[in-house]
Amino acid sequence: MSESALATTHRSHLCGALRAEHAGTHVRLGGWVHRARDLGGLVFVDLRDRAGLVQVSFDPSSAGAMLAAQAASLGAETVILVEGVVAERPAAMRNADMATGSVEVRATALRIVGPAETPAIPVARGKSEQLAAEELRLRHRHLDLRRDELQHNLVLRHRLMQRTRRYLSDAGFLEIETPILTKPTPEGARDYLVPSRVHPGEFYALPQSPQIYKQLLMVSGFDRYFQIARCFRDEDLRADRQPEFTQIDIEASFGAQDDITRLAEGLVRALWAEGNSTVSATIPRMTYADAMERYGIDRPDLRYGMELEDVSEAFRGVEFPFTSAALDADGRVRGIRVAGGATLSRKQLDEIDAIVKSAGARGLLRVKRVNGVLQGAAAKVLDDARASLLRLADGDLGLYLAGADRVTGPALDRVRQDVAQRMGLVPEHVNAFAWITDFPMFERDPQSGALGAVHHPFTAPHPDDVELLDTAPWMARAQAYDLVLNGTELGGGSIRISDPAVQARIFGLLGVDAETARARFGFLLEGLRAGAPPHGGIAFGFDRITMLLAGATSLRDVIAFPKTTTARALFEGAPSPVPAADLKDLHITVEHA
RNA sequence: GGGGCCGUAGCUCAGUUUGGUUAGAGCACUCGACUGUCACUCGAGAGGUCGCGGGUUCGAGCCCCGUCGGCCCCGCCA
Repeated sequence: MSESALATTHRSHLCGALRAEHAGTHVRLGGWVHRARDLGGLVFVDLRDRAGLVQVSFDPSSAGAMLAAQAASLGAETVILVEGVVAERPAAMRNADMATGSVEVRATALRIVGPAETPAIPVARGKSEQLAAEELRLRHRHLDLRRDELQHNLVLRHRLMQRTRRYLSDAGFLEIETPILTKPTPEGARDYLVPSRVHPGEFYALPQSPQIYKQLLMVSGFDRYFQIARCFRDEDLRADRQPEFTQIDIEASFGAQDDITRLAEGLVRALWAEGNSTVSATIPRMTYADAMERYGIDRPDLRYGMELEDVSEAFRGVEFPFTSAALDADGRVRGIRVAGGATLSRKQLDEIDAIVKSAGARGLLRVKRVNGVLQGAAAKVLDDARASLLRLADGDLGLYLAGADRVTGPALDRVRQDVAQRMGLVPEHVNAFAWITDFPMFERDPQSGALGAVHHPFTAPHPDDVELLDTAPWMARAQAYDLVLNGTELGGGSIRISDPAVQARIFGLLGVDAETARARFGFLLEGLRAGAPPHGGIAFGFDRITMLLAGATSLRDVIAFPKTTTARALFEGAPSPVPAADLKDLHITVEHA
């Protein structure tokens, strides 16, 4: 953006954009008083706008005593208009910590246009001062957003959004909006519901994703679609989960998995370039089965090794309470080998144990080799031959869990991540991307045994596994894929079912009878029957990508007006009760607990 | 639905272990001094429903019960 394009009636330049080259220029600035320093004659004001800070000096001998006195009385966060001349500072008075530190503006005029109360939370913060409590930052969001960090995050968000549009548009994708008022789908997450005034007792739902709409756009021949789509899920929140969030939603026709992943990779490269970060030349692929076996989870952190090892054979046939029951029940004993881990203290191991228990597994079996001698509860029951199966070198620590993979895998993933942190194995500035492919079609409910869709019910089965749908559907793989970075899922997608007969069969396996399928997804089925091209797509979590590239630790820091962990908006005060008359119009009565 | 941490001045915190005089500090704020600061400096002042309610006690910021709010995690998030 050119300098002059930002010039307006009230200003000629941006504060934070002034440099030595502007010396001698007469400027008019508008901004917020960041800090003022009154030296008892000479007054300095750090003036802030979107571009940053610049020092404005008020010298009574040149600007007049009145003007200096007025400047001295300015409160923080007051909005002022300043006229003056940019002057290069003498060498001794430069401030290397400021982008504008080689110049200052010598004021000739000052107008207070936006008087401000003393801010409820500080915007200008001392170098060692803590941030205000997050509750207050959310309540006074307009002030918090003035801070440099959040300004940068939202600027980055904007750039990533525009880069997404440019990349996809250049690749022939059409940006098409889909409805916000949609049909409730009792599948998956809880919907946010919106009552209909004109249809008593009926409700819209806010979309959890534009999934069905984008498939219908393929049916309609739009070929390549994208949308930076707002999605809504009424589930409990986390630091990386908000009730309304934004995803980059993509769908394309006449392509296979490789076409989608190639396009998605291109987008990711563009976004990471925009965020001044890097993507390796190729993104490795790993099957779901491989990921689960080697890392216990479908989003492995590949920045370091320490893969899971199956040591069941060391314990098979040994009477040992920790492992016997699990092995008898067709479970396994798996764990990680921590090179040099024998130095971890009892306290540290107890902390790791607490992580394991919070992940739903029983405690860890700890074995270490010190001076050639195996130590730990298992040492007594393992002879040399068995002990050698653990492959522990001197100074190594083995951490093991016994039980069903479903439980031990995710727990060992947590252990692996925690230990990697403790042992300093996580390299900085490394982006370990990976595609995880060949997800299973279904997962079985551990209690009822009923099948549920792993991705969603429109996901196409792997061509090699279609037969399995009749014989052992829980073994069937899907044409589904996730993109993972450093243990975080960035996005996922699939090739969709384009044959209505296959779709009907999948609904059958999921226990959705024909009538229910028609009631819930009739408009999709009707679309498929009208002639659907082979199609598939992917969706990326845009907030999460922005968070990662911004180096933020919470989604709240890359969203202008986020919700709290109880889905409240503290700034505007939503949700809130509504007048009885409004409820009556909506045919709603509220039960009070 | 469950677990953990937190709540004291406008903001950040100390004080809670072991209940006891008038609850402190830094920043911000108000007033005063200061002409090259840039987290300006110096002096003075004002500022408190110790989240809220109840209980125990001669006495509660501190102990007990409940409740509200925020954060983190499990469940949940096709």
